[in-house]
Amino acid sequence: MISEVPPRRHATGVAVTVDLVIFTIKADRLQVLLVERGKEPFIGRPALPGGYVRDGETLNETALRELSEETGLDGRRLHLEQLKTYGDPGRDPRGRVITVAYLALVPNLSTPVAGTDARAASWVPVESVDFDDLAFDHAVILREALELARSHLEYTTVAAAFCTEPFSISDLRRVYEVVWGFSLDPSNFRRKVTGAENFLVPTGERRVPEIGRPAALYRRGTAPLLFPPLMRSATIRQSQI
Amino acid sequence: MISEVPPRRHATGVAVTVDLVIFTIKADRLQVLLVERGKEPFIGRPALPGGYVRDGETLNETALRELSEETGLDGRRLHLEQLKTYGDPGRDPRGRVITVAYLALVPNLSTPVAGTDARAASWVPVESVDFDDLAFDHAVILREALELARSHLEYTTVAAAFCTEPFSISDLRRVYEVVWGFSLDPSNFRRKVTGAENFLVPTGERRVPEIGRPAALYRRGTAPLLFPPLMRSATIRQSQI
DNA sequence: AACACTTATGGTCAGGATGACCCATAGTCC
DNA sequence: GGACTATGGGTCATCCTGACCATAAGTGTT
Repeated sequence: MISEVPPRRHATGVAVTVDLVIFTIKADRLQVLLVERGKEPFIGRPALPGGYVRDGETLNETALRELSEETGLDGRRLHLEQLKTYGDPGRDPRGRVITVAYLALVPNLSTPVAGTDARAASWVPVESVDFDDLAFDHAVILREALELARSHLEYTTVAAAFCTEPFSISDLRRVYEVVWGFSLDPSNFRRKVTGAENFLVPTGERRVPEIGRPAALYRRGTAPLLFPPLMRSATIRQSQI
Repeated sequence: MISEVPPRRHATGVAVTVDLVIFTIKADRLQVLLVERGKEPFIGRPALPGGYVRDGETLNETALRELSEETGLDGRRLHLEQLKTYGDPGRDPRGRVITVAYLALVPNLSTPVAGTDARAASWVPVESVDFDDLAFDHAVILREALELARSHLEYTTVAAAFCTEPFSISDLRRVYEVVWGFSLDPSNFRRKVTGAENFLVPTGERRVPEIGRPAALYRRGTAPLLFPPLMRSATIRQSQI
């Protein structure tokens, strides 16, 4: 519903951008894709990748386009989800810029950052990110994205979005351990995820590792939700907030 | 991060609005505040209340201002939360209008709709809403707001936002029953919510009803999250999606 | 006063889910 | 073969849940 407020009271010259928090897991660590800003403001500072919404483009299309430009991934094998919109006046010194933040979870890419974009982009372990150095309000966005990702692992099957198919149950468990930051009992974890309907589809294949017993391999099932959920315990929740 | 895309490729003349999905519980039914549009497009059709973001205003401030204009409520005793942003081109025939949707849960107001706004606003039971008649893409927004509200009851303590303090456990249970659309076992519900830490604070008072045993009264506690969650069963979840 | 009626509150009990274990299995490496 | 390592399967006590039953504390009726 559009109100009858006089036009001059509206925010004028509003620009709308989409920023992306792209998480992946590399070297058993949760990493986020950061770019180095090539111009003012915040020149030289790390920032989340993003860009303006173009004419005729949905917000999702903008996000997918940016993601493709930065990582070379198409939208088929990844999880992309709107996080939140940030629009405080003053969050961008150039004027009123409202940004729709998206959260993307992508599997470990063989190509480091196969972007067509010329800007310097790199994966940074989340624990190594200097939040105070991030441009704009991206520290806030990244923190909220991290908490959303952590809680989504509890209730949904998105953890599998981090894995390249086919994957073993241990691969999946490592996703949880890396994102949550503590270890899970392998046996109980197996019981849980194999018991959930349509979470995992066994392929029948096995993967022989360098050491240890070969692991059965799975693909992602069709279930978007994990029920019952796989929850962090109450005490651990406390410590993470 | 702002890209180096030439300015003319940006969406031009973008307007940003905030739309509100305001839920309350009246007459044991979940109701949503709808306004009747006073001008084109969609003149005369029901729509969610909302308005343009003004200069110097945060998105939250816009939402609180609109909420106050429509209901007369101040922001202190209500739950206000960003839902999602909708920005498909063509969702508004006048041009590119991106709207940030908010979800508000308010207690039953004594004044019907004490808004300062002149537009016709009224509470409509959600089950009576003709979704196909709603202006813009408000049917989509309302549906997603409803699902968010339902799931938030599971994991958080927001249900108490529907109650005027002090309230009884049955008042709170009725919130769950009305929002979820099925009845809960009174005894099990009591065990659950009284067992949760800092959800309910007993006042020591009792309320003598017209019929039945007097009920102990409570106020909202400080806990934002409900742990362990109070979940809809798997079968009921299915039927609601 | 006794009783019916309604809602609030409290308790039981079986089944399911969970966390903490243990142990066998199936590979590699020495 | 034996050490090592990770997978996979199992047990068991405990907690949580859902389905019930029972009692409490009011009002209104007989």
